[in-house]
Amino acid sequence: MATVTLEQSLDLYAMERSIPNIEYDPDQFPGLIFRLEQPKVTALIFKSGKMVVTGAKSTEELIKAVKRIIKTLKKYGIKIMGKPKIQIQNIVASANLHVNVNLDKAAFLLENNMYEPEQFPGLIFRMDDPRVVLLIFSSGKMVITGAKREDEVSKAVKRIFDKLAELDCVKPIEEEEELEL
Amino acid sequence: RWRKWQIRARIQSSIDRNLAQAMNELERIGNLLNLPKSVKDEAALIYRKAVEKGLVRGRSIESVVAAAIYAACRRMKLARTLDEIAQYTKANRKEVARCYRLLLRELDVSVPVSDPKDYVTRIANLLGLSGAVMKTAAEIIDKAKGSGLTAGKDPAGLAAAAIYIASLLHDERRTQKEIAQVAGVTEVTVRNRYKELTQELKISIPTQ
DNA sequence: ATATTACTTTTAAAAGC
DNA sequence: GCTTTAAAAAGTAATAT
Repeated sequence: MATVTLEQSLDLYAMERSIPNIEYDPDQFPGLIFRLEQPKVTALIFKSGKMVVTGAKSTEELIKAVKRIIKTLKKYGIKIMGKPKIQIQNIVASANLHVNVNLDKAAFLLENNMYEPEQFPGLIFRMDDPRVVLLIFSSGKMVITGAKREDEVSKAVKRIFDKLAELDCVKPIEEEEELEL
Repeated sequence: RWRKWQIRARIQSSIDRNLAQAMNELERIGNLLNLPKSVKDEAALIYRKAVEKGLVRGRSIESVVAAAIYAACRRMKLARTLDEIAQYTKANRKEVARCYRLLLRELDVSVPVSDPKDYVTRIANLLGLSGAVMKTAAEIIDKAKGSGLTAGKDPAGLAAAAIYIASLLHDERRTQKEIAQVAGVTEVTVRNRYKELTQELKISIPTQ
C-alpha cells in the first residue's frame, strides 16, 4: 500500500463526471475510488491531490499502476503537472516455513504475542526489529504486515523461523505433497 | 501544595465514582451469567487496574466490565464465550473483544490459552451427561492435542465434537444440534471437528 | 449435506466527522 | 474512534443448492 502525492488540488466532482467506472460519494467517504484493471490496483483519490494505492504486488507494479492512473486522468482532460511522489507505507506478504508450528507452546514462550483461537486461528506476534506484525498459523504459513521495505519482510521471516526453532515450536510436516513444477 | 492535593483528590473521586458504577454493572452481568464470587472478585480486580491506568477513558464502562469478566473467566478456567458475556451489554462482541485486547496489552494480566477441556466440562454439565462421558471427551481432547489437531481451532467446537463422540461411545447419545447449541457453535463445525477427530485418531463409533 | 460467499485478524494512509 | 481500499493466512458462520 502506498501514498502518492501530486503537488496540486483536484476537482473530484469534475473527475466523477468525466471518468467512467469511478465511485465517488463524499457523504460516504471523502476519497474518489478508481479501479485500474492492469495492473489490478485500487486508488483512493483525494481533492488535495494525494492518493492511496492498494493491491500492487510489487514496487514495479505499483509504479506502472501510478503511471497508468495519471495517464488515464490526463486522457479525460484532468491537468496533472509535475511528477508524482510515491511512498510505500505498508507491505503485506505471506510466507511458508514448511513446518508445523506448535501455537500453544509458542504463545507461552514468545513475548509480544496474542493467541486466541476462539477469535482467530493465527497467533499474532509483534516483532520489534524489524517492526512488523506476523500472523502465524499452525501450518507454518504466515502473513507479515507493517513493513515499509521488502528486506524487512525477509528479515522478519528469518527471525521468526529461527526463534520458533530455538524455542522448539516447530515440527517437520509429515504428509509432504509438494509441487512438481 | 494545595493545588496538587486538589487535583489528586479530584482524580481519586472520579475513579471512585467510576468504580462504584462499574461494580454495579459487574454484579448485574455476573449474576446473569451465574458466576461464582471468586470470578466476580477477579474481574473486579482487573477492572480496578484498568481504571487506575485510565484505560476506560473514551470507552463505555459496560464493555470494559464485560472484557474484565471475560478475562477473569479465562484466568479461572471457567468456559464462557465472548458472545455469552456481550449479550448482556449494549455493546457487541467486537467492542468487548477490543476492550479485552486492550486489557491484555496494557495490564499485567496473563491469560492462559483456553483449554477445550474447560468447555467439555461445561457442555457435559449443561446436557446432563455422566462423568464417564466427560472423562472420555477429555481423553479425546488430550489425544487431539498430541496429534496437533487442536491448533487454531475454536476450543468450543473441539469440545463439542469430543462430547458428541464420547456420548456415542457411552450410549448416552445427544444430537449434534443439541450439543452445537449449548456449545455456541454451528452444527457444521461440530460435524467438521467430529470427522477430523474420528479419522485422525482412528476412533470407531459402533454403528447403530 | 455440501458448496459458495462472507466475515474474523493485522497493517497503513488519505480528509473529515 | 469511524468511514474506504486490498491482501494473505485458516477457521467459522451464513446462505445457497
